[in-house]
Amino acid sequence: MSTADEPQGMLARGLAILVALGNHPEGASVTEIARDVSLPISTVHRLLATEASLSFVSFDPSTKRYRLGFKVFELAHKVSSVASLADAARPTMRELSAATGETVQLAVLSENRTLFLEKVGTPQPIGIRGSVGDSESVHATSTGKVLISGLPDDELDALLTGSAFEAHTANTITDPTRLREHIEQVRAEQYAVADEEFDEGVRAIAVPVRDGRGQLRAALCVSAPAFRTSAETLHGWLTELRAAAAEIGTRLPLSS
Amino acid sequence: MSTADEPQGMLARGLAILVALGNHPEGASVTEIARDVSLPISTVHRLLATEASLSFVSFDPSTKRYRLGFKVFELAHKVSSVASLADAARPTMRELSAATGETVQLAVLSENRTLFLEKVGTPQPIGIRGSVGDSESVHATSTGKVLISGLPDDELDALLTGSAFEAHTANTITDPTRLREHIEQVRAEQYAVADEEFDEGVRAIAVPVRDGRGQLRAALCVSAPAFRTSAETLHGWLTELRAAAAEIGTRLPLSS
DNA sequence: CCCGTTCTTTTCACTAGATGGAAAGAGTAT
DNA sequence: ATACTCTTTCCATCTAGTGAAAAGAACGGG
Repeated sequence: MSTADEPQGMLARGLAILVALGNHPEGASVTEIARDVSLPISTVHRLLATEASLSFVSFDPSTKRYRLGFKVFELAHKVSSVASLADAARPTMRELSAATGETVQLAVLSENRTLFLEKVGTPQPIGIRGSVGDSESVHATSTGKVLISGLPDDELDALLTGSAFEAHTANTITDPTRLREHIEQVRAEQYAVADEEFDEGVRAIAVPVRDGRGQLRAALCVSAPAFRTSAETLHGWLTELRAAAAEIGTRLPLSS
Repeated sequence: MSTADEPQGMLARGLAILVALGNHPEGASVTEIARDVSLPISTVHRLLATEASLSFVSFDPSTKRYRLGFKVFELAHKVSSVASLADAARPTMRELSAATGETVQLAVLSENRTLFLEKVGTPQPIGIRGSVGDSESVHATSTGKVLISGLPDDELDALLTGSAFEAHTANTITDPTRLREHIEQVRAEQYAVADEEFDEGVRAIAVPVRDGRGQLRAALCVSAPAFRTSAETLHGWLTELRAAAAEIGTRLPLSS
């Protein structure tokens, strides 16, 4: 929201429409989307027609509403960086979830947010919200803190300086200076805890996943309702969590 | 590949580039993509830059290669038609897979192909290839046959007339007339079998998944290596398969 | 049944901005 | 050092995208 060098062409507009459609699970009309993306209706109409003809959006003639199309879904499973990570992690995540009885998630950094690539839920009646494909802010989540702790100093500084840190709960760390100290601690200890900092009533602990080269590739976390999860419980999972992360790491293809 | 009314604008070209990138899991250079989409390099370069700035593609400066970006992944999980189906189906599919010991898949029709939305694998050492997001031809797969059997007659005719049916194995039905008869049978019996018609050594059986209104929403199949799966075994799963499909159907939100 | 309202879809003259050949820059191999 | 290949930038040309406005479609209240 700071660098104002957004492209403006038809492609950028078309992609913006796709993103806007992402926020309308029930579909949206031309007019609604035009509002969302601040463009003339006729322009949006034409762009949607193009996208529909390529199956990037689907159009329901009876309701005159547009939704994201199958092509997007199809392409997503070819995002190789995600696929290889999630594939490598899935079995281990299942084991870890079984061992802890709680939700295990895998996340990477995307546009300064922690993006969840994979989730293994708990059979318990009360679980953790959020699903694969969601992203949450870095400063209030265990995975987010682990992920930014792996950034080079200049990028971390830029992030800490450039953003405002919204308070999601009373526990959220919003002061850049305190956050900086916190991240240094994460760097030193190689794990991060979020103690009801994003969602009231949820605690989580995360560790880095590193490939054979030691490169930080993702963060792995266990999240659980606070009422059944003390700080001790959380730290008790650390060994298993680290073992799981290591196992995933060894299975990772070394890219580039 | 018959109607030649493909759009040509910058948006269509940009989307074509995304699709092309989907076929390059290891990433591709500007030049390679330009070749793939038959466009001038400078044009492709500019479009890629736009897409990169919006995270639809990622660019590795060291290798100068482009890949599909996180945004595509993020959006995909908001393709509501897919998400609701897959969510509704997942638990039942797990049970069915456990009961049969084989791979269970859920598919819908997309651009005259059978697109797999969800897959629950087998713990057995020899499994079924193909993954979520892949699509296969309709005439040689059990799910494909079920899905096109639900088309209105005119659309089915158009499909049968308009396409050439490639022989994937010796068993593939390639003659439109025979395929038509076959589909009539599927309509009558409400299930379809693929007997090593797509992959040598793989047999599968599929049934329709219908929502509360009786609308065909997907196809559910069990696939297994032929060496451990006789025709009888396959048909033996039919009852469980139908029960599973019915269960999924009741759980489906009635869209539109 | 008609008219007002609100949405979608199409049209078209204008010109913003996309185009793509060419040249410069950056690597890499010979 | 030279040649080759690929990436990146440039810019004069003119295509093709733009968006206000009009036409069409659908709905509902009086």
